[in-house]
Amino acid sequence: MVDVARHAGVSLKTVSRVVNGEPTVNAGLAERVLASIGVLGFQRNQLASTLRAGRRTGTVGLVIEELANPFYSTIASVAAEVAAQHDTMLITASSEEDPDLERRLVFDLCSRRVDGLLLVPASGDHAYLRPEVDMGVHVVFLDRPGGGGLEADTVLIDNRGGARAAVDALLAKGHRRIAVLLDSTGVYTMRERLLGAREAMESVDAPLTVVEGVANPDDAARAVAGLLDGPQPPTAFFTVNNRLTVGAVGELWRRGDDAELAGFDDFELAHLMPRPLTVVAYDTRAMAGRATEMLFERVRGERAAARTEVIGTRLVARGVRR
Amino acid sequence: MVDVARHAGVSLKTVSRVVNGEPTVNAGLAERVLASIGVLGFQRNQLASTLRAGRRTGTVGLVIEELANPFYSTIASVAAEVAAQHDTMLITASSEEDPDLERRLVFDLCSRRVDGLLLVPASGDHAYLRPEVDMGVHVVFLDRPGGGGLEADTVLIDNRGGARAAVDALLAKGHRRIAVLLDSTGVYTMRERLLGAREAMESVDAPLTVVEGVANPDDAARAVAGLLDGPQPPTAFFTVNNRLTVGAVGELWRRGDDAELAGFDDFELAHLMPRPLTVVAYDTRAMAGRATEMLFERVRGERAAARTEVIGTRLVARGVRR
DNA sequence: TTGAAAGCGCTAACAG
DNA sequence: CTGTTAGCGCTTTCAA
Repeated sequence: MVDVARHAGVSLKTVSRVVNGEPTVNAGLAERVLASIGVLGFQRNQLASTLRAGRRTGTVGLVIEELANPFYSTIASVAAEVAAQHDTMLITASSEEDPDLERRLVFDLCSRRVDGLLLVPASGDHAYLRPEVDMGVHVVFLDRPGGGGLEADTVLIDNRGGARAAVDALLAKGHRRIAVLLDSTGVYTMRERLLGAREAMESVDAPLTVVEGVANPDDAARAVAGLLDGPQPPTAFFTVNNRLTVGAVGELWRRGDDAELAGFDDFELAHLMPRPLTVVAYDTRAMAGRATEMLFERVRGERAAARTEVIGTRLVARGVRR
Repeated sequence: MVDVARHAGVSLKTVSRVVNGEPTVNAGLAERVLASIGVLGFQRNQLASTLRAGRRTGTVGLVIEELANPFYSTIASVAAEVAAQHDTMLITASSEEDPDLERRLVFDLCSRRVDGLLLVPASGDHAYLRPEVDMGVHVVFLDRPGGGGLEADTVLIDNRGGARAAVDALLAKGHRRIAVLLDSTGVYTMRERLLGAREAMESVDAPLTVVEGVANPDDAARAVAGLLDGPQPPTAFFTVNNRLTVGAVGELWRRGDDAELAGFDDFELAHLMPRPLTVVAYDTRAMAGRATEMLFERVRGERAAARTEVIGTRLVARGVRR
């Protein structure tokens, strides 16, 4: 800016005014400044401007499990889109489900002075965020509630209700031997979905076969195979996420078994799966959109008590029928 | 830092040394400083530190078409992962295929003083980047070459070779009435793929039916239907990206038509598609990984002439067989 | 409307 | 090993 000022024969401050589009600048001077900027190839350093002004950096951080996962990339996409509407850019970071890494990423983002943080919690305790929040960083939790007594806006999926509805639908079709496949109950969403399935079964007083530790599609295929080859095979399956659903579809299709299948999460090519299934669908974009909007409301100064919003689910028939 | 210094009874510079882990600090003093930092909840402002030191900001920008697309989210995921290995964070921005928006995003990222830029070009002319490059911002092009005479490292897919191989495979099976479905030839990758298909057909001196303007799966389904219902229906189709492939699969399956199908791009559930197909697969992660590594080589000072690397493709049989 | 001076939070250079 | 001073690039006083 000093160079531009010298080149244009004005003061530093005038250059600053022009660059920031302040109206109180003589048109002639402004033109000279603009010309000098063009000649010298000056570009304003936005980092420096936020320093002195103590104002927003125009960045928000998003901490998710893993960007390659379509669920999270949808969230990131919406967050970036909404952020762009507020003239801010999105820094994404993957926590890989590691609470310690999450913490480090959050600190790093804060040291870069993000205006806000969108967090899909990997850890159960967010007390460590207290100082940052007190320093003015706004936080919104997404998909899972934050823990550790930190009050913050939160947007969740109706995991329990969705799972209950799915299993209710299986029950309504007369199934009584139902098996649920899940990874671990260590994750909030999975715990809720299992609870929902349990609630449905309890309402008809039927037992639920629960297979834990099913971590990926192959595991799911093996679990389905094991159950079908065992005594009293289930007549219906409920898978708690789309990766397990895909594994179950593959195995059921391979065997030509017509057990009923319902799964949490819709997925892109569900309609082309080689057998019928039912999925619990929800609007990921709406969830991410609301969360990001809430974040910017806070950034703009909203002071209301922490709010929690829940996004509903619906059952959808998928797979090809012949 | 001033507050911490006062609280610990040391100078500002000593606090700076402790915070930056410089070894030349008395252990006792360092401890006192650390204690004060804990008490006051001090957190270093990384933005301010890069200002004075004039050094790297530890951020790189990624400009892609649209983060929600699995292809791009894979790229973003790898870029973020590699960046993390270099202690830097990734800012992602979507250009929505708009050259003007791309330009604005690039300028914005530069004004945030990113150390480097990973670009999937939306525009054909990147001469506007010249001043930024001269100012020290490193640029690597990804998936598509940059235009406008800007020499920069580039990583591409072997689009032409992959398409030629796919169509060659159709020809080898005896097909001579082959139709190719594509969106527009305005995009480099699509142009190359069409060229590859043409090359294959020319080698046997057979004509190629080309349907342009097929923008989405539904378009692809309609195009397939139209061709099959027309005179001299094709016995094989080549779709130039996975969205069109999916549309074609759906329509062929719906009709029970056993025309041969080959498509560019593998996709996640291709193995569960309800009919056989062949896809041109390639390693997106490798492409993004190499591009990001090249970027950091530049950031670290590599000065060699601009390099172009091409990632190979392979044909893979997909879909369920019965 | 314009400009001079101070200062944002930090680090480099140089003393001590 | 520790501290002082200047200054990164910009914006905010406040005076002209």
